[in-house]
Amino acid sequence: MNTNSLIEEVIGNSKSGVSLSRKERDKLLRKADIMAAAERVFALKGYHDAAMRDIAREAEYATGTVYLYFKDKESLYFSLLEEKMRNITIALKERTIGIPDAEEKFRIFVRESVNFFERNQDFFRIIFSERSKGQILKEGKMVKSSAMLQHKEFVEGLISVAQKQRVIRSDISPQQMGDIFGAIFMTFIFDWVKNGPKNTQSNDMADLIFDIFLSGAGRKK
Amino acid sequence: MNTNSLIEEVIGNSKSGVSLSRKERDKLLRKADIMAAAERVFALKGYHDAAMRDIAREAEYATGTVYLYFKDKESLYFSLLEEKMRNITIALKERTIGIPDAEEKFRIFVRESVNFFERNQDFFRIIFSERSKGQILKEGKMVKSSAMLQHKEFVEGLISVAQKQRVIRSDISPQQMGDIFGAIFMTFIFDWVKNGPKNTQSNDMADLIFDIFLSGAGRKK
Amino acid sequence: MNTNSLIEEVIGNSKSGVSLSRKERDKLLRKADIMAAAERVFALKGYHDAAMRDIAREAEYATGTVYLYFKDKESLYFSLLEEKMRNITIALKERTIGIPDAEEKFRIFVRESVNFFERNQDFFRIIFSERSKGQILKEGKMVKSSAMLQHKEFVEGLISVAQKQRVIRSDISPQQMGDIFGAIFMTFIFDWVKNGPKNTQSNDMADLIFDIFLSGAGRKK
Amino acid sequence: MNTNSLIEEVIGNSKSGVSLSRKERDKLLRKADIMAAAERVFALKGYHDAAMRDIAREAEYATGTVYLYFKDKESLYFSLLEEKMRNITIALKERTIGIPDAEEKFRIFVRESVNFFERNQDFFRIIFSERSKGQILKEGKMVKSSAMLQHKEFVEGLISVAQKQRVIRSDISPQQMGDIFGAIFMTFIFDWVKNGPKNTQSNDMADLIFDIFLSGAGRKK
DNA sequence: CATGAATGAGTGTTCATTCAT
DNA sequence: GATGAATGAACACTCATTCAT
Repeated sequence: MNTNSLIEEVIGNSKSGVSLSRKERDKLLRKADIMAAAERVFALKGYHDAAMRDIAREAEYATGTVYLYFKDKESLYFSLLEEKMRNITIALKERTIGIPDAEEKFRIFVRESVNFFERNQDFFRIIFSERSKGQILKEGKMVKSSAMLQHKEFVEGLISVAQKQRVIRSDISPQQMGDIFGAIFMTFIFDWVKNGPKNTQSNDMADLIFDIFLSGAGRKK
Repeated sequence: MNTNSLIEEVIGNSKSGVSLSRKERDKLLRKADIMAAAERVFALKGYHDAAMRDIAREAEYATGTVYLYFKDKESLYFSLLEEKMRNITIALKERTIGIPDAEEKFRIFVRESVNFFERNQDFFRIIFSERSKGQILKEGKMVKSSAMLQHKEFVEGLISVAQKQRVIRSDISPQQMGDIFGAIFMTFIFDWVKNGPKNTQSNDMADLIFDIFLSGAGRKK
Repeated sequence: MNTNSLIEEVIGNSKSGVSLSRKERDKLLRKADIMAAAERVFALKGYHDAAMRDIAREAEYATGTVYLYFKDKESLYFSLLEEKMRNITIALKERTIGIPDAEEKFRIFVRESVNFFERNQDFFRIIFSERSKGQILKEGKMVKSSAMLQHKEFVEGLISVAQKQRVIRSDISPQQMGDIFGAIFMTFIFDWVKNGPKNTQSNDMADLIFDIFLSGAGRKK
Repeated sequence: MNTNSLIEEVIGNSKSGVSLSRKERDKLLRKADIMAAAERVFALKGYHDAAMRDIAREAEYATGTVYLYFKDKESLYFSLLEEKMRNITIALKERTIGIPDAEEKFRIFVRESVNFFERNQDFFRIIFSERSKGQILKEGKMVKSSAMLQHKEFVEGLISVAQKQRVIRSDISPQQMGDIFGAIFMTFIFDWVKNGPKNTQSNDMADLIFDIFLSGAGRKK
């Protein structure tokens, strides 16, 4: 299940049995519109050079309208990151739940991650172009993104289990291991975003990332 | 040899036998002053929040003076990156030249890289805080940094040789291998910049980076 | 009789024998609601900082609804002043009618004025906080308030009679005399609004105002 | 001595023996230019409707230039009031110093006040059109104008002495007496600003204000 | 050459007003 | 009639860049 969670709420979530009034539904849809526009504009120009006016225009709304849905620019940006990260984490959890073998679980995790990124290039352009590393923006207002943190925790959990199962070396903390994996992963994604997909399948790329992460660049003897 | 290459030019480069007029020397010195100031200010505030006035003041010049040496803000920023990358590459080449064994050569390369970063934290704060990835800034003006390219080529050369000597696997291009190494390397540096040095020696950190890169995160069997 | 004259109209004015349709009655009631809300909000924030949305919300209507009853913000503000001034003048006339002695009449007038202000602090907070001096707002649209004028005329009438009865000096026009009285009066009211009531009765304050106006600040010999 | 104190500083103050550098002189002159322009624009439009652009244009500067001399709109406005009030108070003190008889002193004070206002109509239009009563603007930043306070103290001092010399009645505090005088005074000034000067001399008007204040509106018996 | 005052385009944000529902 | 989402003009303020001195 990978659909945008806002949209999902809008369509009506059968699990919760809750259905929103037309008004609330419209409001969420409009919010989603604006976030989608913001995603494109931020991806193209970066946070600083993206003017609220640009975003509004891209969303085909007037400037002021954006402020009906987001307190300010920062909050729009932040919501965007939150929303996307939440979706990623939820999707990844769903796909990896119930797999007992740590190595297999991790392999699936990598595949699904690649999968997700395949469909969210703009978002990753944003991630690449800003300083954001789970925390963003002006000193004072800097807030840890809870979705970012949850994603981090999820990955570190996977690694931790893999360490216990002796799949991953234990001389490095799960946190740092997570960062290393993220860095390798991003390298491939970045290459892919820039140069277009190689002629490999996305699963092949995932498996390569997995292999590099686990076995390193050294020649196997 | 780690001295600033601008300064070096100023003092007079015995190899080239060229010596500069006083005027030219002064000009280069002033340029270096400004770049040093810019490095500090960019590191502290990031590209967008660093005002040209701040930089000028930090350099103890008037605002306009900066524009005598750099066309605009972007060009100052770019020159800074260039300059630093040039220094890194030169230093690394000097330290690794003449080592025949690819593995040993690469190990030294990693150690010296860590070394360099230890002494140039400000520069890496800049690298981390901006979108820069060997290419920077506004669409139209985006220029490949030649120093960045040279550094890239140097690293890829090292890798290429290592691949030929069967130290590094060959199923991935030197380019991508270089990126992967860079990503792992940066992960450690980033951690170090943010959380301060661990109680390990910088050579130990270098060796760990080297090990992770070559052998991966997987538990050695 | 101090009731709001709008309400009065609504309830039906027995004198005129006219009774309004339900619709008209409702309309006037709603208008009165909004004006009451506006009075509170303007008093609290001042003209410029009071947003139409604030007023609408205070009145428990939607923003747009306010515009069904008032052309624009200015007109709402203006109507408010008009309405209040009309009430004041009507009340004062009722209280002073039929008193032949000019001095006595004026004394009652002052007492009733103080009385009125005691019950309409919000209104006077508005008067004090804005430029309004019987004329308000943007150049082009500046309109003489007819209620303001009527109040003025009423006061000037009182003064004129007092001048004829040789209670008030005649070397100054009733108009300017009225302004002087108003200024002294407002000084006391302003003090009262800002610092809270002194421990004097409102009639005592009225008598002091009256005394100062008539006899001046000079020590009586 | 009634010249603008900024200008005065610029010309060089013989008393202090201090002379400013050309730069400092220019800076003060420009500041004075902007304040003069602001005075005109504020007088015409009031604080809220006067845009910084308008003021800049009136001063024949670019928008940003104004911000070189004043931190923000509020500060420009405030400086203006301060400056003017300081000048008034200084001038009045100079003119009334050394007069022992309280009544005579007060009479001179009134005359000089009228005099000053004759030459500063714009300033008084500002005073009339804004809420300012010695304190201005947004809650948080509201600052007591020290010049306003000094003027107040000066007037209250005059009154206090007059009370001791039994020229002014003592049943009302000097503070409130000062307000009453101010109100009467302003009434005449306001009339004069609006309707133009009567055919009386300004000294005659001053004497009338003085008389009304001391003897009241009542007919002398 | 060096200066730093001046510029003015550009930004985020607000809010009176409109109008489709 | 009532609504409140949408509008977009307008504002205060910043800052890279220029240029007269």
